[in-house]
Amino acid sequence: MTEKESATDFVRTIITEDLASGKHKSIVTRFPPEPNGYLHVGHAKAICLDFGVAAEFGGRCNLRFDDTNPSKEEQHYIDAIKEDVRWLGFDWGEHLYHASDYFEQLYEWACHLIREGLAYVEEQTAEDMRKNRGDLQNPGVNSPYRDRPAEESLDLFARMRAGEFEDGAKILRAKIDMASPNMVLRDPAIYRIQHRSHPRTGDAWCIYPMYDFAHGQSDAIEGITHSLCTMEFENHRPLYDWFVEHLPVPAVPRQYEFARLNLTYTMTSKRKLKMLVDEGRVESWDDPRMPTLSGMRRRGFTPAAIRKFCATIGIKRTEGTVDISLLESILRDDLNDVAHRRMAVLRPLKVVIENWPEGHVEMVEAMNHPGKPELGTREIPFSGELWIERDDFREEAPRKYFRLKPGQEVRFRYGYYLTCTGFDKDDNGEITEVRCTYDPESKGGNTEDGRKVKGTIHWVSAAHAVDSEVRLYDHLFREPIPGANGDFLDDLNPDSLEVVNAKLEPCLADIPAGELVQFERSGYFCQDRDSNADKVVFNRTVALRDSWAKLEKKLNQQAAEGAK
RNA sequence: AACCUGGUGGUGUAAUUGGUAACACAACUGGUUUUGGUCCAGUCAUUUCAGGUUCAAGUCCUGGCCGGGUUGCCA
Repeated sequence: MTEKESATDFVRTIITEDLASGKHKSIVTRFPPEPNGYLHVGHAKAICLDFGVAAEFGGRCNLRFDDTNPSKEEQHYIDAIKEDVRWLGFDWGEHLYHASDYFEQLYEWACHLIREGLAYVEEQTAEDMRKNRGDLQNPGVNSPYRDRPAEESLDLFARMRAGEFEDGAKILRAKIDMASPNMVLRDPAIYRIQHRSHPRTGDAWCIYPMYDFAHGQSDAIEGITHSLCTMEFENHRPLYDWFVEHLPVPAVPRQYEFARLNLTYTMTSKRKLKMLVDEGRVESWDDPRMPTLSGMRRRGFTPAAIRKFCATIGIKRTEGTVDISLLESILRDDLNDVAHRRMAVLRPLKVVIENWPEGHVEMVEAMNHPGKPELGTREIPFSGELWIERDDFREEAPRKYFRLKPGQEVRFRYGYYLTCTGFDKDDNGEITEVRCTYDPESKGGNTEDGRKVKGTIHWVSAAHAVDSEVRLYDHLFREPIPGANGDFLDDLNPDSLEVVNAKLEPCLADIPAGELVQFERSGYFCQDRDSNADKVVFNRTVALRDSWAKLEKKLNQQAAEGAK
């Protein structure tokens, strides 16, 4: 972690004050994922906050799995979450915990509440409970079981634990206030029966505590000072405090809420991301189009870029939507610094040099990073038959088109100046080959007469090219706010993945795993794990800015308007 | 309609706690360039509205307007 973070958001302000007033000598936070899915960018915001403030203030951050619902949680999610947090750059040291570590204590505390007359075993059906809860305008109605003797509830609760009852037959409720304007306080359920084995406790339990009954108490057990969560738990804070107040817990943690992250063209709902995976809309949780940390990792994001992004968007209590271009910009910025430059032709078109000596191959020297000569150079073969991008040749070119067109001279980067002399088409009118002549005096990409050649394009020698499958990704959704006008699935971008057969310069054949490169004039890429002995596969992490595309669009618009 | 909460450019954050509204992204202009990349320069808000306090208000007070959350045996 090299980014310095001198933010002064409300969380850091509170912590500073608590430290200054002596309320706390040191701070302890926690990141509490439920292992029912994979972590995504939204979680990255929370992770950077939880671990970030702990580090900044010399405190500690625990990783605690909120595993209170065995019907949704699985061990492989636990493993993936740990890997993702580590990859993002954070370390919980010895402090790995699970809410399930506290099941026995939680059970004891539930009994305590019953004994104190603050909880009771409910026997109404879920439906009746819902009916009697009232609504936002009307108070609820007390349960007929609300005032049963503590002894009776205690006995029933013990038999719930012993497995005497079916799922849903009975439930333990806190006795608070059925008329509270805060629905969360209308005698909330705190223990339910679930005959299901748990990833960690196996079949030891058939009753499980609800989130509300587990979270604050877990915080207290671990000595958490600042329990940071998202705004949807704001209404739960009074309940969080109620348990802490009425139970003999060892500490008094406080909950603070911040707004979750919304990103344009992105879905940050674990439930909906799971749906995409389950329905096969994407390949997997780590599909490079997914906003999951594993997907972003596979896509080629650097942890540093994600951390920088999280620091930039800050922490607030107001809901907002961050423009995805901010993330992309920070990513490019990070990659621009470190990525070595390479040449790769994504949509190949053959160029034949008519005056090139038959069979001749020449090595040319190319810089690994134009801005950083210290990163060295490499040699690339240049020959009489080359691949260039189809988009770098136009039979009829618009104004300001600096690339190859009949009669125009163009620089082949690090190679020679070539002038287009002609081209061939097939029966469908598609260009099949471009013919050029080269200037032998222009080796390396310049001439002694210093004449101006505006256009520079990249290329790969046909005889030496490495074939590769390259996956070009676009936003997973085509709408800025997926689902804003109905079903979010309708907003999926049908063109979020384009696969092309590309031609790569030779050294890309055995690029070290995990290395990130820039394909010049195109974007940043990394090798995908699908690569094998006979196939090299690359993922496009993010495209370069393309001001020509913008210009051309504008020119086209002007032309269209002029035609009217 | 009840309760809780919030409101600074197109977007996300700042503003020495009452003292020149700053930074980044996006957009638009230019310049440099062997990547139409990078880099550099410039343009783009009288802080939701109306009052009030004050020499001075984004910041304090009153009222309005608008937004988000809440009626799982999910977290």
